Amino acid sequence: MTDKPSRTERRSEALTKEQIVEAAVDILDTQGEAALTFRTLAARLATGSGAIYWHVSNKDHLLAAAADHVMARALAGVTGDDGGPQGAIRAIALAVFDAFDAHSWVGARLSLAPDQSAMLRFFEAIGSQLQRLGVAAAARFDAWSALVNYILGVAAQNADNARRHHGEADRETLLAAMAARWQQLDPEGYPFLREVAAHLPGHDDREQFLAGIDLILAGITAAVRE
Amino acid sequence: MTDKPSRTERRSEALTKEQIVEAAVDILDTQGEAALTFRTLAARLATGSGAIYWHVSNKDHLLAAAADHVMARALAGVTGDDGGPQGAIRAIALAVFDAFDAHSWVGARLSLAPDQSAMLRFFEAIGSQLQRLGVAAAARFDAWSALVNYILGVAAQNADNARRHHGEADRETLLAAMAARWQQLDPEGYPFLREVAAHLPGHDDREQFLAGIDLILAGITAAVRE
DNA sequence: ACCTGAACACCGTTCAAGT
DNA sequence: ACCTGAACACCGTTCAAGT
Repeated sequence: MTDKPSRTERRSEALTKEQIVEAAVDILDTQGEAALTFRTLAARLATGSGAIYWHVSNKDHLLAAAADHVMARALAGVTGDDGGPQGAIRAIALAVFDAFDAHSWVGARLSLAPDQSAMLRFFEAIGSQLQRLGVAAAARFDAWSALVNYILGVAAQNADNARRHHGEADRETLLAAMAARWQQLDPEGYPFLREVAAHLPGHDDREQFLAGIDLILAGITAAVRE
Repeated sequence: MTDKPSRTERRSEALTKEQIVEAAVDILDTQGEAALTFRTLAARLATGSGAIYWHVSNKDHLLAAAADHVMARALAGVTGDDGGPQGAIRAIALAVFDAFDAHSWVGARLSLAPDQSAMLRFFEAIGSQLQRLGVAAAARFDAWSALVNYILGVAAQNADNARRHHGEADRETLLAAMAARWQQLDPEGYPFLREVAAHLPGHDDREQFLAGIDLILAGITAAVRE
């Protein structure tokens, strides 16, 4: 503990799973999913590629642990509930959205049915706000499922989209090009898309994500009032 | 066209992109995503692995084309609209859910911003029902986005979940195990999950997906009535 | 207990050469 | 125009051997 790493480049402390996961998150964030290999990770940690297998059973588990790590950090940053249960749900939803957006590889790696502790805390956080909101016990399971699935599914979708088009001109240029294509569709077959195309440029994905949350909340509270 | 493939095992007709895509879909469905390689695909098509690159630029495009193929087939199977606009939206949503469930690799491969024709038809189908429903033009973009994103995101999530636990005992056993774990959580930290755990076994993912659709629709129509 | 790194059994993709 | 299949530059994972 007190000896400095003097003799060679060999670590004096044993490798830990946390060190491995943090290094993996950093590579994923800065260089993308394709750049994370056991060889680059081992080089970064100054060890052999096989050493990583002592702490992590395989690449899938490594990615799951990395995703849980990011999710935990995101939830830790959610501020106190000033806006009542609905405000709290919005704050949690946005924290997940922003975390998936900043770490575009996370969405594809979080399992819905995990023992990962961050996911359990997320599940509980949404559910407890529904209790505060006064949702009847019989309706709570479906309301909770809709919110949790919407948040994870749509945030993942959004991040995946950003990842796919990364480095392909900027967002506004892509939206403008998409709008132009939609406006050239057959007027018989695609009246709606031709109309909605005009709203594509300049829209805010984050606000639209939140608008969906609000629609679900409106559906939930409409039932509460009856 | 009329000559039978007589002389050798060499194809007499040229390979087409559609043949390649259909073979890929079949391998993905029956053997899983890991089994689809250019080598197995070439062997199945009695050609060399490089020949596929003449018709398809790379593996990502092949998977995108395969996903679009499945999506097109799913939408073609949606029955006429007897239940009004809300019934039509439910029917489309279920068709997507069932297609993703039956082809668990599809969800991860469908891009939200595609030129893929099936996706455009899906987008239009949802939007046109919102027009029929009388949603005001100003609210239509967000309502459409919430539905489309919920459907794609949650269906993909559900399929991914099934894929991940494929072959790991049956669904009910897994749900029972998950419920047992949730019931053993700390009562201080996880009151909601301890309560909701009881609903896990025996619940129907497809019905719960639909309940979420209904909550969004309730939110949309609540706004329409104002 | 923990680490090393060569070896194994694969991949996607390219490309000179064929028809 | 379309196909062949060897070759290239990688992977994840294993495991005998080390400390």
